[in-house]
Amino acid sequence: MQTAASITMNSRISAPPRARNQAHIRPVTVHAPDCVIYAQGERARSLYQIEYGAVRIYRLLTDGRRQIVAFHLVGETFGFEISETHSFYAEAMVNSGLTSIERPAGGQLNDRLVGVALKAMVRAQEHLLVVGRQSSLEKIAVFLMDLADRQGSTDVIDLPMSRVDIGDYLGLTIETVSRTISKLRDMGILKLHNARSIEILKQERLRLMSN
Amino acid sequence: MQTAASITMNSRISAPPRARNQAHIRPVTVHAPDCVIYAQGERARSLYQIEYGAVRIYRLLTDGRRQIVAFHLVGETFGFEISETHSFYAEAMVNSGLTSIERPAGGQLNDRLVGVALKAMVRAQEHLLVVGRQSSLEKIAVFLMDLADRQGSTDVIDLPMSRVDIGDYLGLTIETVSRTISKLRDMGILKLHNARSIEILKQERLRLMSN
DNA sequence: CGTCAAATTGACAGGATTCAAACCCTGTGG
DNA sequence: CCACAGGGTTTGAATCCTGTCAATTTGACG
Repeated sequence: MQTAASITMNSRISAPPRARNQAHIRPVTVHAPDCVIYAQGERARSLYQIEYGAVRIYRLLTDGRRQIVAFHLVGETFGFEISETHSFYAEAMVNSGLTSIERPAGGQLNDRLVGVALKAMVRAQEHLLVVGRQSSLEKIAVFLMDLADRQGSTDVIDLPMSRVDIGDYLGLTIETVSRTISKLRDMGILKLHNARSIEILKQERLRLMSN
Repeated sequence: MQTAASITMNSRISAPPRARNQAHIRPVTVHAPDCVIYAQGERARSLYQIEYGAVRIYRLLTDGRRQIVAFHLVGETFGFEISETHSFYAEAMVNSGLTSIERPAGGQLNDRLVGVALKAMVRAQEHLLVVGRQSSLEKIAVFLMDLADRQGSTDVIDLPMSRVDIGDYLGLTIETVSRTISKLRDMGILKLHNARSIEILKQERLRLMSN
């Protein structure tokens, strides 16, 4: 979260277009870390595809707490809303380049939109299962396995989010997040290069913990 | 959950049609308690509207746990799926009468469907926030306030679900559910007529706890 | 009245949060 | 090049809460 001033400064800076595997070229907007991409209540204009970087989707509660409902990584699309307005905030977590896909006018849902919506719903459901019960160990294990899968199964995971973000995503405090990761390290399952780069040494054992 | 034998026995017994406020008459199917309405993986044929009774929507996890993702009450519509098949189970919790609304052929979504989907998504999001953090007191408070609102703000709530159901919905054990309700009673906020009928004595204090 | 399932209550242990302190990393300025 | 400051992270100790196991109570029904 950021002040209006810095939002204006960081938000929607146009950048040189970048070629994609699609034939045509699309404009890329650059977002600095913690920069708001869209806010709760804003009109939902389009979908966003992440060219590089990472994004968090969250809601603010009346008491000031924050529930992160999703992280989105390179290549993923987010911003789908059935209603006309966004019910979440979207913020860049690191420097991120986004291309936007215009939302078709009217209530029409094309295949692309339905696909994105479906994926988002399935993710949300999985997330509910993780957050609902499970110990901190299971939560962190699921979280890391999911991230590894989505980053392309290299054993080194690069975390674009802070411990606070992870806590707000899994329903844990930052201390518990940190302690749990340390425990996995002590068990010989993880190796920490630094706080934002984790190597999975025993993928099988981690998978067992995440069920 | 129930055995196949009893499912067959209880399921989809046709009953005399019942007039609704709509001009035309629709057939009502009656479902006994714990009777499966549809199962995970089944083809999604139609939506269901509850004429009387109450329904739970849940998923089964590999380790045997059950996550209830929604309760539906009289007058509500459920069964929406973006995909072709159901990703959840639906079961009646008490004797329930349902009318079904045929799903339009093809991928077309009419206003009715979009409305139901929207409501379901918003509910799921709220649910995530509740399950994510919050103490057992907050969870139970939110749960009861929500139920009171949906039953039409009478101060007496009628619970169609068991303590096990509530636990599986909020991510708590039945003991904690029971203890928490007892604590609210001891605080003078609730009065228990019996396990399935709760009176809210101090609505404001309950609302404060649920934020 | 007896039986059975559901719900309540109690005791206890384990795990998560809270509050606090120490540590690490990175960028800045001398 | 090094010292230093600041934020983010890790670790420690105490407390509180929830889950577990067990016993008891309640309510529905034959």
